[in-house]
Amino acid sequence: LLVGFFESVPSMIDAQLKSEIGVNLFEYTVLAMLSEEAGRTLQMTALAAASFGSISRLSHAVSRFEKRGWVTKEAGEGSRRHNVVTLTDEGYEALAAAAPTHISEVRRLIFDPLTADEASSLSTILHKIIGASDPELQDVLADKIPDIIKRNNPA
Amino acid sequence: LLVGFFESVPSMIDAQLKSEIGVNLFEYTVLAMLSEEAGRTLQMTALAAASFGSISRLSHAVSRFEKRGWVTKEAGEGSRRHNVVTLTDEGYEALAAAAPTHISEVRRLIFDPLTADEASSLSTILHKIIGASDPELQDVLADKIPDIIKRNNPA
DNA sequence: TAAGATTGAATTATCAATCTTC
DNA sequence: GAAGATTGATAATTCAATCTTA
Repeated sequence: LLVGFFESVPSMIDAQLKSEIGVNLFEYTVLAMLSEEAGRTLQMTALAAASFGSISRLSHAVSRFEKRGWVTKEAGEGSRRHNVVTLTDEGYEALAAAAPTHISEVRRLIFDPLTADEASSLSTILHKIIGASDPELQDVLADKIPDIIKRNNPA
Repeated sequence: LLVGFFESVPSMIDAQLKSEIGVNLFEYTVLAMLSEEAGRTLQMTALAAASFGSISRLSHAVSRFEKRGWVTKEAGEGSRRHNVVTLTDEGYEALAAAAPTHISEVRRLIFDPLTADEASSLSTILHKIIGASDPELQDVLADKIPDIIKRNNPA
């Protein structure tokens, strides 16, 4: 049952995003996290953490996005080893075009079958699980999490 | 947050299984579903549904397992187009060796951070979500689901 | 023709090694 | 040396095309 939630539901979300703008859920999340930052810019490590992926995975994904013209990559201010990624206007538009369908798909697959109480309970539960599995991440994302819950949760 | 649950938690489970017996969660599930059948045998389509994966994904995975000697594949009784997969003793032993660590890892990552009420609520919620996303699957798995819940849920 | 299943090519992910900068 | 990040090789997944049998 857990397996179903880990394998089946994400693959349906992946398929929807792929047909919409040709990205999977991880790549969509990368774009979404960038779009919420001031200047649409984030350091590689911070972006990897925000997207719940490894740095290597992110690095490959960013390379692909660069080829599409959806992001740019530069040396960060002050220190040349902290590379920062910036979402371009094209990248933002691609994200904006896909977002409504994606959000309604997530709602349909995950939240529609639940009562309001269950939806709110699910948010609490996932919050606890993620927080426990990576306490540092929880601190880093402390500001973002309420927004993410609100965005994904109709309750 | 949902993203974290879809990307981060499964990847930790994958990593644990990979270091233990060199399989990912999908492959582990395939072995586990076979092990629960009478005769340790299941048809390809049924096995794919039980493991929440595509038939193509399963077919590739089964080929890899055949090379390791963990499963065998034969034409089904009566109809030559319904191939059936059988778990070998070696495959069963590999699964049995990895199961305790895997189960405790799942418990640690997912259920330990929760109260008993939350754990039981999570089972109910996931059941609803999976059932809604694939009603046919729900019927097929109706017998298995209570066992799966019991096995993964300390509550 | 359609259901059940396989295959090969292209894409993506993972792992280990490397590179650069502090 | 260690943090931040990239690269290339290996492995797995997806997608589309194909094959076989009812």
